[in-house]
Amino acid sequence: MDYKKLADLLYPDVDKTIDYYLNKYPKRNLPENAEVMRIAPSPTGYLHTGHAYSAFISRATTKKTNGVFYFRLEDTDQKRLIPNAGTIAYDMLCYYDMKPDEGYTGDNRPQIGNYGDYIQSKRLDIYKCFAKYLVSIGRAFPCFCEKSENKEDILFKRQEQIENSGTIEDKDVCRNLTYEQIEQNIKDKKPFALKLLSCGDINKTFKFHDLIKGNREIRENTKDIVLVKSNGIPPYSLAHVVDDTLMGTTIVVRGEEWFPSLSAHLEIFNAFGFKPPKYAHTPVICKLDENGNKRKLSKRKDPEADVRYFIEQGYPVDSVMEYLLNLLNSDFELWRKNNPSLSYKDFDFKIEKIGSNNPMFDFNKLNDVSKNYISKLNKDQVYEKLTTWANVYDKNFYNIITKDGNYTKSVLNIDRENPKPRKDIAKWSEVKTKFDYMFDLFNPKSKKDYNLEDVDIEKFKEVCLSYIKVYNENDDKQIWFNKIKEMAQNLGYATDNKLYKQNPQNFKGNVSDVCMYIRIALTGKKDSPDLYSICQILKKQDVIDRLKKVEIV
RNA sequence: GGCCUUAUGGUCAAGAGGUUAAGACGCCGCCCUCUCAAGGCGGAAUCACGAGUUCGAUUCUCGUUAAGGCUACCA
Repeated sequence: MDYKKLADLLYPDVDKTIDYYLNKYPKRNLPENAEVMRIAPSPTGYLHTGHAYSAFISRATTKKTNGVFYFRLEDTDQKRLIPNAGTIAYDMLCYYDMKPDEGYTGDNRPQIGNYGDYIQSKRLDIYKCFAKYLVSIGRAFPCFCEKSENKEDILFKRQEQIENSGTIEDKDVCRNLTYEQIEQNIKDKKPFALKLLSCGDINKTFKFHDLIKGNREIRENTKDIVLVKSNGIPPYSLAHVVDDTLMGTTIVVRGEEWFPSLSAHLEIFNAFGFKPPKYAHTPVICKLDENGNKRKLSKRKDPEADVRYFIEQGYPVDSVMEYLLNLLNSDFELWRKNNPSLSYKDFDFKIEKIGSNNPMFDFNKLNDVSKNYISKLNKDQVYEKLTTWANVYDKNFYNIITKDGNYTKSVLNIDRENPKPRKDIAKWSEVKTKFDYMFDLFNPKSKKDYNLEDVDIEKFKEVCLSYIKVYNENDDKQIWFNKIKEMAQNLGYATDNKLYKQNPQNFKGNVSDVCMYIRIALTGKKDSPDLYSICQILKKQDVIDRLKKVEIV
């Protein structure tokens, strides 16, 4: 077969050679060990937590090596496009402090860099040229078979084939078409998909080094995979090879689910005579499903699969990134312990330290990481971050807390800015329910507005009403507590924990019960931060009013 | 069905041919204490199973099992 003639038959309007493009995008001028990496999501949904996970690897590695981190939009699946998804993905990346140096920046926004276009659907001429080249060297052929319309059909046919023959035939029937047959099909205007003419031997293997998985032995590819779909758009395989070559990618970070198709991709690189990039196949973040099985985080079922979920919930950026870093490099935890005040960005991230099994998403751990992070912030930082969040996600609360910023800060500063700060906030959405009583959100109308479970109502009222008489907002903490003890004693409560424990029947209760009654009157809850601080922040009249109000129960 | 990958407590995991098998989250208990949170101290809980190699295997090899992935003109 005259492959050059075939190439011209299939792609008569391609006038450029691959050398034209190879020369158009010369090698980048970068330091010797600099890595060029990319995030290349397809705009078929919103940015996945797994994307953030792998983006982190690329962002950290390129920063460390003074390389380039770029964004390429892989919009070759026209059927599944979701409007605006690319823009949101880019914005999310920036939000999480992983702004790319180069590439796509959103729909209708200018692209950055000299290796574009960074949107695959705008590179169709380039792909066509490379496809033509493969035909011209006899490594690709047209397939005129009718394509299966949906996944169910494909699965059904495959099942049928397995049952009939026991194997799936890799070599495509159309690879045996003669030039004349092809010519006739073209004349008949039959659409075709271009397929790789695989030269692999199923019994041969080759050695391969993956940055995460280490040394592997891989079977040669034998599949005549599709290089260009019948609509003229290449699927991932060809686009990956062409783009990452032209854009100078040195390390490809992608999920482990790509590992089985690696040998096919390498065969394409090989057919072109291109040097493939290094690969890092990452584990996939999973969760436990209803049946107790591990499964991939799913966009449809799991809210935490969408990075926007964490924003809506009010998890700080640093919390989420630190959590992901925990999954990525297990020695991060020790580093964090030894460097409590540094940013996670100062950690020396290493690709080789990534574990090779699929981690489960653990909210407990995320919350812990986040509580630690928030506990180290000062009141101004907390205020700033909280109000920024509330401004978008809880406008009503925003209006309340910004009415008097200093007041809000004093609330947020209870047990903060000290060596052993409170760690009770994991996300901003919790502040409202935890501190409602400090923000006019606690207005008891009846008994049920207080948490009075297992509480003796008579004692409760007695304590609160007597406390009105002794409360003085000018008392310091010691005097304040002494007065409570004194009152407790007068009312028949114990003021010594040990004495009380020895003979509880001799007392109405302990001084802790007295404090609990006051706490319930002021906050409605049995649990709260330091009562004295709360009294200090509430105005005197407010304290008195709340104590008086217990009459309603 | 075929192929690929993985297997250390509930979760994240360190680890090495000989260890009392780190650490973190979570859980439980105690201390502190006006409650909670924090802090301090302590506890329960792990090498998937079966062979082989070896003086010795959780670690190496081979099987088995389980889970995940791929097997699309999706990425």
